[in-house]
Amino acid sequence: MSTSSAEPRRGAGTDAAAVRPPIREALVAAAFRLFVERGYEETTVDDIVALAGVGRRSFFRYFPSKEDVVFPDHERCLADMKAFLAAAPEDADPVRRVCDAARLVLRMYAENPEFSVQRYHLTKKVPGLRAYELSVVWRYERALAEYLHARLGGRPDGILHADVIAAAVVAAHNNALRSWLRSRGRDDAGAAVDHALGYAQSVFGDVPVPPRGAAPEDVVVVAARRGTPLWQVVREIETAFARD
Amino acid sequence: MSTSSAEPRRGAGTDAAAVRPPIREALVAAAFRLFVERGYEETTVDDIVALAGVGRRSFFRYFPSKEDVVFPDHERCLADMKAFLAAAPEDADPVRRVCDAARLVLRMYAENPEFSVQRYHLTKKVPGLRAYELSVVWRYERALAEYLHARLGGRPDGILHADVIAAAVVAAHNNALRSWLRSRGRDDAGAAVDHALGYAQSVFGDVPVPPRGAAPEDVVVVAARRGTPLWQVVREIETAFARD
DNA sequence: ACGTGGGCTGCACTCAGTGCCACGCTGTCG
DNA sequence: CGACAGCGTGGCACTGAGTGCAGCCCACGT
Repeated sequence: MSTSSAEPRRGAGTDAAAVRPPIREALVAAAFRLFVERGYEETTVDDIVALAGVGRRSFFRYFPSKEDVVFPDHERCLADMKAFLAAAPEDADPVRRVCDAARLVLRMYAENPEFSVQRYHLTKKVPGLRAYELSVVWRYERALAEYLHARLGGRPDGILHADVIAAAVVAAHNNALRSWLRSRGRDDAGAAVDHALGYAQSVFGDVPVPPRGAAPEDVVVVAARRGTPLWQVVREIETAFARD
Repeated sequence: MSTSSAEPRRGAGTDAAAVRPPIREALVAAAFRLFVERGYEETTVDDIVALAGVGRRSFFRYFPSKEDVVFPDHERCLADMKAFLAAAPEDADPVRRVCDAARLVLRMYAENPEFSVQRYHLTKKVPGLRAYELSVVWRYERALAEYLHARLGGRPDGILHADVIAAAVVAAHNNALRSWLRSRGRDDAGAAVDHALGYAQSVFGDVPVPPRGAAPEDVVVVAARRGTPLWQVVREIETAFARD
């Protein structure tokens, strides 16, 4: 078939070294049009390549599976995250660092709000895509956990703490991300994720004291009746320790 | 083929109401033998049904996909967990409750140590199985989170906290479970998971004070220099509040 | 003008998963 | 005792994802 001419066979890039082949973008665009129009499982790879005007074999050259076309930029983002963590200064607060690393993911989503929202609704409906997304999220979480292993490995239960912190940070991030996606990209994504990660950081992180002006010798005293729920006590501590 | 007679066609259960069809167990056993011998991807469903001596169509009647045969009892365990959470008394500490719910999963693994260890090595090698396992774990986590939603939904950021706590509990549990699996089932699984969940509980949970004998009017005082890492302060609090 | 190499295509094949129907067994009712 | 209904099973054919292979076209270098 390949009815229309459609994209005259990748023209002459001549000198242009740049430009990743537009064929990849064409596949993503065609796939998404069909997925939202008639559903993921109702769309075959043949449908996609027909609309994109390329051969079936080329699809699998660019995407190892049909699912991968739905998450075209996660590989790059994961690499960015690993690089960001590897570039962390030695004395950085590890929990803050992994929170900042998580923000990279949010930024990727925020770069294409419409695209992200469409994909969100797709993954919500299709179990196979949900599973794929989970494995992607898992790789992010592993990257954070491995970084924390290296920093906390010395402490007793360092690995356990690293795993738990990574999971909590990812959960907090995803909570904010999901609520932003549910708002169809209208809410302030940055504020929501800051709030959520702030919670995770307050639970696990070394509080960033002393603040600039305070004397580090100041002493904070907390008194609590036995029987007070721990979270309530902890909240008091956090307030007392928080920068003014 | 169906060479040998092999299991005389589900005999006469006559009055026996019990006994789930042995055909299911035969499929699981055959599948695992082949998976361990020659690998998951190198084993076809036809190989499995040939070894089990049943028709190919029956495989998919018992397991919706080839991956499901690797996790034959997770559905039941998930149902158990939901029932356990639904049966929680109103005044139970929610964090302790979800920790106890997580222990149900460990118990399931511990029921068949050799089987669990074999499966662990399988899922470690095969990406497809890893993705499947992640989606299973995700459903456990959702069950915990939904329970916590109902209990913490009232508090500010209740949903966020619920998501983070559920993720942390699951991560702590999985950390202990993995280390037990790596020990090939030799370590004390219960102790490891108690320790890991104790950490999660200490971070998020209401400490179970007052203990039986102590007067609830007792007062605990904590003093810390500004600049002390929060986790260190929290550890002191935990120690002070812990039952004697 | 000719050879070469890389990317694209088409083809054929394997295998997972599904719908359909026929068979045999069991228990039941006339 | 024989007909019948229900159900679990097996066999068959089909769709669609994913892969290996061989040919082809086009750009480029010589």
